[in-house]
Amino acid sequence: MITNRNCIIRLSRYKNALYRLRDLGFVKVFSDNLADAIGVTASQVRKDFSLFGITGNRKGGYEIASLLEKLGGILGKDRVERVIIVGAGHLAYALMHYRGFEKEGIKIEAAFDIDPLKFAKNAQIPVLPIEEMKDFVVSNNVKVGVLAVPEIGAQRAADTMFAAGIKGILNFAPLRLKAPNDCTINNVNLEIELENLVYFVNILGKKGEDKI
Amino acid sequence: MITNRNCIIRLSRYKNALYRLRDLGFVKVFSDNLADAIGVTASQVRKDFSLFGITGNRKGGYEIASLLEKLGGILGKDRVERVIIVGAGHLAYALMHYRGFEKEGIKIEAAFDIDPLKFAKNAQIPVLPIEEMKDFVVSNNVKVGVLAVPEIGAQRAADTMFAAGIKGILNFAPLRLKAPNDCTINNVNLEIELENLVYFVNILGKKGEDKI
DNA sequence: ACTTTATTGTGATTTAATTCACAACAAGTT
DNA sequence: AACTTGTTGTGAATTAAATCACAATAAAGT
Ligand SMILES: NC(=O)c1ccc[n+]([C@@H]2O[C@H](COP(=O)([O-])OP(=O)(O)OC[C@H]3O[C@@H](n4cnc5c(N)ncnc54)[C@H](O)[C@@H]3O)[C@@H](O)[C@H]2O)c1
Ligand SMILES: NC(=O)c1ccc[n+]([C@@H]2O[C@H](COP(=O)([O-])OP(=O)(O)OC[C@H]3O[C@@H](n4cnc5c(N)ncnc54)[C@H](O)[C@@H]3O)[C@@H](O)[C@H]2O)c1
Repeated sequence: MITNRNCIIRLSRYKNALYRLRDLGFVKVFSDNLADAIGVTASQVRKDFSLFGITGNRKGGYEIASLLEKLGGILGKDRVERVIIVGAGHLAYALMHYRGFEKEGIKIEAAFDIDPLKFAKNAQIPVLPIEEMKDFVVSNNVKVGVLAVPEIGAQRAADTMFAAGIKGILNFAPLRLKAPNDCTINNVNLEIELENLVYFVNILGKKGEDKI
Repeated sequence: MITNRNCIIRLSRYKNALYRLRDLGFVKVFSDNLADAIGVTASQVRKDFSLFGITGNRKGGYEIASLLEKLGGILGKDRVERVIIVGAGHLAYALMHYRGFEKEGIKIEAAFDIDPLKFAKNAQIPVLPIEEMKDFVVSNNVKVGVLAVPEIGAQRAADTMFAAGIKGILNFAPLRLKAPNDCTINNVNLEIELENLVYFVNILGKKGEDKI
C-alpha cells in the first residue's frame, strides 16, 4: 500500500497529461514524454508505475487508453465521487460554480450551513441546514467533504462530519484539525501557500544579488 | 539556503502556533509543545530551528516573542507583501473578500481582468484592465501574483505577469506553467487535492476491511 | 535469420529528510 | 559547592525517496 503523497499526486498529473495527449490524438506514450509533461525524470515515471504493477511494452512504450484505465482504477475514478461542502460562504460559492470537478468524476452534491440566509433547498446544488447533513451523508453514502467554515467553528463542524460518516476532509480553515485515525485530512492553507511563495521569491531574489 | 518546501511550511506552522500560544498568555515554549501543536517530533522542531540558526536556552526553552520575530524575518513578514490577482472571477472574488490575509501581512492590492464587466476602478480592491497590470506592478514594486484565470488563458496570462516583473505566482489553473528560472510557481490544484483525498479514503477503507 | 536500436522494469546506489542519542549546560535543590 | 533535572543543539544513524544503470527484450532494419 503506497502512502507517499507526492507519488499519488504524480499519478494524478500523469493522468491529466495523458488526457491531453489522448485528446491530441496520441495512442502511445513513452516514459520520457510523460516525464517532460509533468516535469520529473523518466525513471521516476517508470518507478511509479512499477510500484503499482503498471507495465508497458519494452520498446513500445505505454498504451494511453490502458494507462488511463489503470491510473483511474488506482485513483478511484472508476465511479463518480459524491462530495459535500460544509460552510456555504465565498469559497463554497466558487467551488459550487466551478465546472472543472465534474469532468474529473467529482460531483458536489450539496452544501450545508448554519445561516438560514444561505439556505437554497431547490438550487442546482442545494444549500441545506447543517442539521440535515447526517441524514444526507448516510443516505447518499458520502465519504468526502470540503470544510469551508471560519476557523472558529471548524473543529466542531469537522466533528459533526466525522459523526455523520465522512472519512476524508479537504480543509480550508487555517488550523490543524483533530481527526479519528481512520479519517484523512488534506489541508489547503492559502495563507501558508502565499507565505511560502514569498519566501522562495525572496531567496531567489537574494541569490540574484549575490552574483553582482 | 534552505530549499526544502516542507521545512519552510513547517516554519509557517510554528509561527501560527506561536501566535496562538502568545495570545493565550504564554511567554516561553519548549520544542515539544510546538511539536505537539503542529504534529511533528520535537527533534524536527529543534533541527528546523538549528538549520536557520535559531537558538533557545538550554533548560529554558524558547522565548515566544523572539522566536516570532526570527521566524517572521525568515519568512519575509517584516513588511507587508503586496499581491495582485489576475482573473477576477469566482475564486478571485472569494480571495478579495477574505480578511485573513491582512493579519498575515499579505495585502491584495488589485485584480486584473480582460472582461470589462468585471472592471471596478474605485472598489476597495480595484479591478482593472489587464493592460494596466504592467504599470501597476512596476510602480508598486509587486513581486507576487495569484493566477485565477481559466486554464486556456493561463500560460499567456502568466507570461504577461513575468514580463511585468512578477517573480512568484500562486497558480490555481490546473496546468503546469512554464516559467523563467528566477521565478517560482506554487500550484494549488483542487481537483488533484480532492483526487488525492479520495485515494487515501479508499485505501484506509480497504485496510479496515482486511481486518475482518 | 541476424543485427541494431529503443525502451522498459527494477535492483543497486545515491541523495535528501527525519529521527536518534547524547554531550553540553542552565536552573533549581540539597 | 555538589548534585539533580530538564532541555537544547547537533553529529551520527536511520529511513524514505529519487536516480542510476543496465539486463531484458520487442520491434525494425539488413
Ligand atoms: N475566502 C478565501 O479566499 C479564503 C482564503 C484562505 C482561507 N480561507 C478559509 O476558508 C474558510 C471559508 O472561507 P470563506 O471566505 O468562504 O468564509 P465565509 O465567511 O464567506 O463563509 C463561511 C460560511 O460558513 C458558515 N458557517 C459558520 N459556521 C458554520 C458551521 N458550524 N456549520 C456550517 N456552516 C457554518 C457561515 O454561515 C458562512 O456561510 C475559512 O476557514 C477561511 O479561513 C478562505
Ligand atoms: N472556482 C473554483 O472553485 C476552482 C476550483 C479549482 C480550480 N479552479 C481554477 O481556478 C481558475 C479560476 O477559476 P474561477 O472559478 O475563478 O474562474 P472564473 O471563470 O470564475 O473566472 C475567470 C476570470 O478570468 C478572466 N480572464 C480570462 N482570461 C483572462 C486573461 N487572459 N487575463 C485576465 N483575466 C482573464 C475572466 O474574465 C474571468 O473573470 C481556473 O483556472 C480554474 O480552473 C477554480
